[in-house]
Amino acid sequence: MRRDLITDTAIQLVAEEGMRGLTHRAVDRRAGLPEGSTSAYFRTRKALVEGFVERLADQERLDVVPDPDDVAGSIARTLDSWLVERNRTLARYAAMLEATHHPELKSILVHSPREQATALATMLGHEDPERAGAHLTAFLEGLLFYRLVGGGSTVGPTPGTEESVLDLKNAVEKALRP
Amino acid sequence: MRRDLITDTAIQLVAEEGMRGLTHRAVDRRAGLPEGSTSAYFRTRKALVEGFVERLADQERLDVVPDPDDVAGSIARTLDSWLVERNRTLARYAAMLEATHHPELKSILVHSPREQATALATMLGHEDPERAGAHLTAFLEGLLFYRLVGGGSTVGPTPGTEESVLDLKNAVEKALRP
DNA sequence: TAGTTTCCTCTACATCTGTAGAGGAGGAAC
DNA sequence: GTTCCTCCTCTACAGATGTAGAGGAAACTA
Repeated sequence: MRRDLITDTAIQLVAEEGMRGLTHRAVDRRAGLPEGSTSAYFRTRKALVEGFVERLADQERLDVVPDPDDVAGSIARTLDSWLVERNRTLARYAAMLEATHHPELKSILVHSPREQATALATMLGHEDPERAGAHLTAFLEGLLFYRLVGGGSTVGPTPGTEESVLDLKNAVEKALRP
Repeated sequence: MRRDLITDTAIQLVAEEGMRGLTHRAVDRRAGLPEGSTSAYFRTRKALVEGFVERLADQERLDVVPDPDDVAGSIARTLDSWLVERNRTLARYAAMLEATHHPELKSILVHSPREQATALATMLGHEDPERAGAHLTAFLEGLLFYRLVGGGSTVGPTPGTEESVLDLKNAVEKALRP
């Protein structure tokens, strides 16, 4: 479908060149579409941005359900897969930053597994599951950010390798401890 | 000094409108300078970006030296102060994302208190201080990101309040535990 | 078959952006 | 006072960008 091709291309563009690289014509060229196509599907730039953010959210709805026998391991694997899907994750960060000044985007992005984290914290026997869940989420998001764009991006193990998963698992285990 | 006025204005602009809002003329207008001023000081856009990132790094060199008697508390206060200085921190995130596709920026941004974190982890009796330091950094960066642009930005306590510092302290304590 | 609708391509245009350079105001050097 | 230099303002211009609409091909309906 044309529309999806456009939003997917937009995601790539944003990941590789930042929000500044996202223009109607750039998408056309990148996707090999005739000039004007993107502009026809998304008349304004705002629409284009919302389109790509929605696409991003859709693709992520295939949620994370941790295996109860290996919670840390399954979370680690999920995180690692997000590191491997570098572009999608980078685009998501760009979108989150953008949502800072365009609150409409927030409602699209929420995906936040808040209850999931709280439930997990309860299961693990934390005293204040609400807060522990928030801290857990913060830690996981932070781990991802650190490894992808922060200090860890230059030093850490290569995403997709067993070593990377193990390093993540080690960190996640620490975070899960009540 | 003109130059600093320009870079400071650039930081504000980036925080409030994203990298896309950073143009020579926008800075001129925002700073109340005659049109062409920014372009005279920073001939190319690349120079302008590097200029504002350098300014950002300079301002942050006033580093964090945690009080040994209250490590968690002093870290929490520092984090909270970064939440309060919302614009500077947002601009830093924008710069980090930008550094993803403009590696020159990375060398300016490094600020990474890597050895500091490792030293701290050693002091606290972690087995593998190198790794523990990295995880600690990840967690702190994550906490900040989560509270500023992530899920916690809509739910968490208001930055600058005692409640906010306490919440952060609670989280930091958990992270410091060997 | 003819009519209608949908989807797409092309073209247009006002505005913004990056970048460059001409030239003036004012102080410093002589 | 004249010359020189630095700092700044103004203007110019090619190219990019956001947005709109005209019109055609293809698909569907009757």
